[in-house]
Amino acid sequence: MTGIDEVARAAGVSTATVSRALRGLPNVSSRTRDRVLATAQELGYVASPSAASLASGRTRTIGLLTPWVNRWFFANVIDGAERALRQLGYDALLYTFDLLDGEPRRRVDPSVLHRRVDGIMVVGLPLDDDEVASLAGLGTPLVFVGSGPAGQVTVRLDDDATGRAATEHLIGLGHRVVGHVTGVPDLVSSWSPPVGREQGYRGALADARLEVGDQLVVNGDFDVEGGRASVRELLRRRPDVTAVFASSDEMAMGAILGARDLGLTVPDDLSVIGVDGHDLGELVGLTTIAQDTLQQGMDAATLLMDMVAGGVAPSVLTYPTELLVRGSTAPPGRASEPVT
Amino acid sequence: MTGIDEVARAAGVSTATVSRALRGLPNVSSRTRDRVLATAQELGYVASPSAASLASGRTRTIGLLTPWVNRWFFANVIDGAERALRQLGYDALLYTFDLLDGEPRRRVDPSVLHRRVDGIMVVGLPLDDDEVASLAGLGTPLVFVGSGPAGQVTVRLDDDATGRAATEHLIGLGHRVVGHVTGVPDLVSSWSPPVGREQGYRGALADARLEVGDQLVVNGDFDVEGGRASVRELLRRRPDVTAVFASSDEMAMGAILGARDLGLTVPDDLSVIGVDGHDLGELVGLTTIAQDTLQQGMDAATLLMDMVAGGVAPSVLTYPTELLVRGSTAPPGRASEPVT
DNA sequence: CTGTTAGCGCCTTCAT
DNA sequence: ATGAAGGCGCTAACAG
Repeated sequence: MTGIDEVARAAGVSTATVSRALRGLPNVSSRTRDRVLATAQELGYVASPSAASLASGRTRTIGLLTPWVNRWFFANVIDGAERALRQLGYDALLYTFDLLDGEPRRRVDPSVLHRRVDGIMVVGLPLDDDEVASLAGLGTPLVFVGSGPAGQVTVRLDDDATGRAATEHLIGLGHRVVGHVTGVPDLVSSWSPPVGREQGYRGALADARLEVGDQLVVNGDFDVEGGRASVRELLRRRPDVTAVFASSDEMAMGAILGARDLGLTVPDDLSVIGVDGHDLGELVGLTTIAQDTLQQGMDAATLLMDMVAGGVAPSVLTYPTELLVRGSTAPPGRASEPVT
Repeated sequence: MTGIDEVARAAGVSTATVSRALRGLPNVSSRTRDRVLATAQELGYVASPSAASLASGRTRTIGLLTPWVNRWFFANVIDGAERALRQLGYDALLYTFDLLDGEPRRRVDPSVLHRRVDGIMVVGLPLDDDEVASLAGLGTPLVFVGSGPAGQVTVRLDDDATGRAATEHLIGLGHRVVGHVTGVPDLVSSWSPPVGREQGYRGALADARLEVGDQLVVNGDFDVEGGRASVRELLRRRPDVTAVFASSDEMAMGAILGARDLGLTVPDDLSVIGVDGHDLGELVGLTTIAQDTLQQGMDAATLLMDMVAGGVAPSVLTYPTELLVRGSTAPPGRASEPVT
């Protein structure tokens, strides 16, 4: 393999000059630079990343920590992030931490990131205080997407407002008994999106002087099957529920399937609203609170690279959402008509 | 930062021994190993990946090349791959190559992988011969998922059989004019999955002595919107089409949306079948040819790591598929009844 | 603007 | 089973 010294010899300069020329640093005459670039090209020289990292202490790599890549929100944020990173020549290292209901997930071990990345992006992964502290202790710039602990740079929605908006939409339609399908109940972290959305849900109900209770809240594991099962459970507990607010579109679509399983019609028998703006939501006319996940990924990555370069990032970047009314929500129908 | 020499000093051994002990190599007495492990732990020592890579020439990192991470097939394969990799302590570096209709995609530049990864996994990315050659020229083990060029290790479906099965299902139901929604038309590569599936489609039609023609084939860009638009185009060209085979479930679901846009009912006016087994297919009762993408990702990663370790991989691993009949396909209905 | 010279932190022969 | 020592290939001061 051609090394920097061969290029140096061929171009008749020192390795230092080759290094400078190739990285576009100043203090190289343009004639020299051109010659170096040409010979490097000719020899097919490509610098060894390990050697460069070892010598410089920088890796031009960002660590992406996320529970899953095959869920809509996560896949889109990661896609956006990867694009922004690529644009500035950064690589993305992927680390998933399967979040399963019941058993505790694999904990984040900061040592694997140690000296391996210049920055860390945590996407939708609720971490406990120790994990956050250990990541922060790495001394590496850190950005959270989806939600993050207080004091950390975070790109997110206003989850409380999102939960409120969704719930108020249902209340406005006339619903009085509104159920909620939340995401994975994370016992260690108090700042995951579903937590904020549930707060908003409860707040909206309380403001409207409607019933709020644990009985009306079920876990949907943040996926389709979970949402499906949750509606069954919800209606078992409370057959008088006429509307459901799900914390993600995937769960909302699952809820629609679950309603169908029970022979219920959406929205006549049950209104369903989700959060995300999933591409397939229109398939079932899903009413939702839409967000721009791709943009969040790109912005978070850009922020992170700024921080790596020594910039100071705003601590919280809150994204707008938009209520997208389609056909899955409507005023309570015949099924809930008071028996006269 | 603690280096290997500090651990060596603290444990009273040489750095060579520390290195051996920490990596579980033989020729270290268990007493010494324990002591080294303990002191390393105590000092919070973690080896520098760049230094290790530079010295050893191995990175314990795999490059994942894919067009997108936010499409069902790709996200699932990547999720599976990442799990398998992590299990053996490998990291996954993500590289996306946005495949857009019309403009040529960014070409794969092997130099960015140079000395950066121990293995390369190409997921659903059709490459031209030069790209394949340059990747292979890296001397790094290479695995293709979804489809790959002849002579390369590939994990895939039998696309021809898949296209055939889907088309025969429609023919068996009595359809005589069957349209096809294919994926991105890649002009440079002859071996992408949609190509094989289209062949199977044409073969099945030919065998049944039914019309086969370019007029019946439209491109759906492999996404929901593309599928949606394609059905409009297809029916504009041929209003007598009664069934559509789409090369992916996302396009098939788009096709269902497109049919609805035109006021058509599925399956009464138009039967639709896809390929994948998408989680949300049930939402619209999508009939499909299902495949296990997660497993393909895991197996491909495992294969690749075997190859990195010097093993020899079987050249093609063909996965089974399963016809999943739901409600989106049915015998041709009233709309196509011959006018009497 | 360019060259010299130390490292960066670990792995890996080769001895012992 | 362990140690000594020479790289791995590049970057970054420091001179000049």
